[in-house]
Amino acid sequence: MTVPDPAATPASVADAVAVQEELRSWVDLVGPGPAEPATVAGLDVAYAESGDLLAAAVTVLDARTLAVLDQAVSVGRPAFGYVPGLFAFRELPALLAALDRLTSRPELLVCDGHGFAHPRRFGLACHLGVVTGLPAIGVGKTPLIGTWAAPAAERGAWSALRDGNEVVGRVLRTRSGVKPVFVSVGHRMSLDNAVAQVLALTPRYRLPETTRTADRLCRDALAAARTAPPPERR
DNA sequence: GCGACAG
DNA sequence: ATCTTGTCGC
Repeated sequence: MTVPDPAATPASVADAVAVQEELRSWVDLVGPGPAEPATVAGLDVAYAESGDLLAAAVTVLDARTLAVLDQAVSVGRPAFGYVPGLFAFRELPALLAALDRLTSRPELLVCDGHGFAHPRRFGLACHLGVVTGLPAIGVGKTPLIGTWAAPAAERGAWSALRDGNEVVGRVLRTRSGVKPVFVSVGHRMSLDNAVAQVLALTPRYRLPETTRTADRLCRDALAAARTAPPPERR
């Protein structure tokens, strides 16, 4: 009764911060998580330029062949303003709705954004992990917090992402000579395993195949939604 | 006080 | 995130 609904949308920035402070204790940062998951899900969201419409997508891939086995989308409106550090509240409702529409249960969630590498150690990947109870990792394209040394140029090279003296994630080179990505633990995963899974999902491109397939799906869903708007409700 | 700031 | 043209390179 005293635990807030982890999927509810806060009424203010202060409330949102309080929710994160409370939910962070539910995060499992040890894992180690599945070494060879059968299925891995990618989650992403696309926004209309107007900023009042979004489409969330989840794709479930065969972890071995990287073929898409299942997918689902959800169109809606951003649930919260864009505030760095409170990003999860914006996309969470739509992403959860899409997850509910899957016909399968993925063994790992790969989120487009950070997990533990967050000001309060509770980024989107942690939030999704705690709410779903599934192992989750965060893969960000740009940093939110932390300092790091440039990893070597070869694919697989990495360096620690630190916030002060604390290691909050890794800066990982997924393609030789290409800008690295920022990997951090979301839930029920070790950092080592998170990096291993990301490398397994990036045989050719900088971003995980999971993110790429989800990105295409939500973009297509958004385009379709703009062409045929959902019925008015009131 | 001044920047920085996932998507 | 999204808006945008050409351009360098495998």
